[in-house]
Amino acid sequence: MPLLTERQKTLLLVIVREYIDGAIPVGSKRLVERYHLDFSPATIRHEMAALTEMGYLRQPHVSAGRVPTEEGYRVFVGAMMEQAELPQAVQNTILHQFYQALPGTDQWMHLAASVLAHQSHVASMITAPRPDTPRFQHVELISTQGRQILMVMVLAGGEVLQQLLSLSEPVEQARLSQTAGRLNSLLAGRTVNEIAALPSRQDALEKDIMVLILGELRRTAESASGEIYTDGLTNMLSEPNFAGTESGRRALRLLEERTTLQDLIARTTSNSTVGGLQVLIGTEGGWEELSDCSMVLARYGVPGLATGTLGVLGPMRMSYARTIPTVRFVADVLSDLVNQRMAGPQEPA
Amino acid sequence: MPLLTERQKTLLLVIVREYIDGAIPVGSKRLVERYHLDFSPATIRHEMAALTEMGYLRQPHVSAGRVPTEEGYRVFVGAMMEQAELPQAVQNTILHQFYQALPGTDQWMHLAASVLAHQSHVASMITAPRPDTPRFQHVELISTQGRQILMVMVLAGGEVLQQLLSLSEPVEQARLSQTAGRLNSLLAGRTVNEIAALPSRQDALEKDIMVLILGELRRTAESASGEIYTDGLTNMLSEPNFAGTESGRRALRLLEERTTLQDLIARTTSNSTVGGLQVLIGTEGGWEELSDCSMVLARYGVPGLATGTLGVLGPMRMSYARTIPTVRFVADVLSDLVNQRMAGPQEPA
DNA sequence: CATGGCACTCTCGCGGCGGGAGTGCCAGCT
DNA sequence: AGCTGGCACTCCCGCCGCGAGAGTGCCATG
Repeated sequence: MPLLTERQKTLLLVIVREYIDGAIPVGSKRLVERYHLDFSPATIRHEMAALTEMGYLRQPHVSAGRVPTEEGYRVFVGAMMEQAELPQAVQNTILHQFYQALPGTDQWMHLAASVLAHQSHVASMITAPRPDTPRFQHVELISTQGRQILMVMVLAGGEVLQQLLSLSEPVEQARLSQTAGRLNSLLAGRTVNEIAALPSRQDALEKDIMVLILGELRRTAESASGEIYTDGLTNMLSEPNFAGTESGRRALRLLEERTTLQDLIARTTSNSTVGGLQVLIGTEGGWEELSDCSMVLARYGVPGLATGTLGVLGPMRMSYARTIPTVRFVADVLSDLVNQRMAGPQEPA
Repeated sequence: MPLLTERQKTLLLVIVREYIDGAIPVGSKRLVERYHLDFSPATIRHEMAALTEMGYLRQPHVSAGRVPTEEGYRVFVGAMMEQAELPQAVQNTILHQFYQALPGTDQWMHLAASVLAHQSHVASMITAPRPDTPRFQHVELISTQGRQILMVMVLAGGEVLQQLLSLSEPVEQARLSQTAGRLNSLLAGRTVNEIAALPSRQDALEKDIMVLILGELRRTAESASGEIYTDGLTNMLSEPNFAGTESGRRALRLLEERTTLQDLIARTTSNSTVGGLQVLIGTEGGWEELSDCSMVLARYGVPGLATGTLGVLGPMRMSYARTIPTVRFVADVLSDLVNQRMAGPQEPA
């Protein structure tokens, strides 16, 4: 990657900024006018030619203004990462919203998705916090009707799973409760592997339930995330390049399709740590449909305890100056939440 | 509403049909060609003029073809309602999908939404079945960390609610389980009002939990539906009239916003019975944003036991011949499900 | 009462045309 | 050297006008 002079770099940043809020190719003359730069248009043109040569800019047609390439955006984002603090007022607004929300993971996730979407004007997504390796905490068996019973399982961290099963013959609630009680004392706090290693149970009912529990735990362990909360999908449509086009529709479709979204999050999850922000520009994420999009992702939570992923997805031309600090801030807020909720006996404010 | 001659009626139906799959104003000449009618274009024109006069058709400009008005669609839909059976092959495909799905309300709802969206090429929505008046069935209290405890409540019918609460001082799991046990035997099968009428509990913890239970039950009773499952939202974008326009975006936004969607379903819920199909055309549903849309809705389930709402939302120009029987069929399938699941000890096939 | 003919209207696609914005290059100035 | 102003050139884009096509309403006729 070629070196940039100081001037070229500032120029590049200005060009990207201008393109982001104008959505039209930026030309030399307009640029000096709007940013009263110290150089003449001719000089700018020289530098622009150089930047184009180096692959940071691109012209849609000869004799049109310049548009940033993915590389160009990357430099811009690199610069954003260092500065970009969310205004205090906005921070307060966000904190206030969280403060007066109901407790409960589900509500918090919805709220976080909503905040991200509204603050950054793009589509947002977030997964609930969960431990790296799921641990059994509690199971409950409830007879619903006939031979059908509802199993409700709680994992350490508070995730609740439910599963329905039908037995070969009716069992009364008292026996179900007993069984659940025995399993609870036997399995509490154990991981999948630990449970799998236990000797098989004598009692047929207990055995059946344990198989089911193991199955659910395995499924949970395999999928990188549980439910994915999203919001602001329609924000994608405000991007002029997306409004009527097929590419915009396909990107939206991807967001609606949870399975692919899970893949996407699983990929980025692997090589990222809590606290670090990850910006995937264009095809960097590996998805054909998102060639005109970017993602800003972060992991949050407490490593070793429970972590989740959150982020936004928007047009490559999104306002990184807005999204990056927002994602970072919301990640911090949620990390605090996980900390309070799960790490110790501290009382939330 | 003016009377239609037999000929006018068949003509109107053909015109609507033609417009639905062509999306362009339909003219007299084209019409006779494509449907080899027994009348000449001139005759058609006469009738068209009459139908326009009566308010069933409309011309975008003088000297353009005709487009159905809301009234026109209504007549068309009225005719659809009677015939319109889903082909056996499609029925089998759908049944097959349900047959090999995992049990569990959540999965079934997702599947139903997916089936509706794919079969009818529009956006679908569905609410889980629930009793008219919620009944408590079971509660479980699980200590998570410090003073925080997780309350998991199961309602008759299998709906699972969770709520977090923090106590003023730590309580050990054994006591929580005891408390839950007492409440279970006390409250099992009771409705909100019955519970509210019970004498206040002595024990402080029990009292707190009961307040929480009552609160949750009330919230459930008030909201006409729990979570709303949707699918195929992006199908809306394939409608040419919606693709790039603001109106399409607003309609999508409405679908994304669950609160308004709940309102919408609540309204239609009130005056509709299981088995009956309801088609809301244009502004009939009372939503400004949906002035170019129609909804096909149905209630399913077993009245008095548990019911839910499902339906599709698409452009007014949607294929009713496809959506109406699909909605009806899926509603029937789900009614059967509710029946099997909750009504008695019959064994599913 | 249906039909064929006819004059009329209006949309839509297409080609041509200019203005505007932008570029690259070059000669000259500091 | 490096920046700057000037200049010729290119290309997009919006506008206009035109003609074809499709459709209509009306009327006279079978």
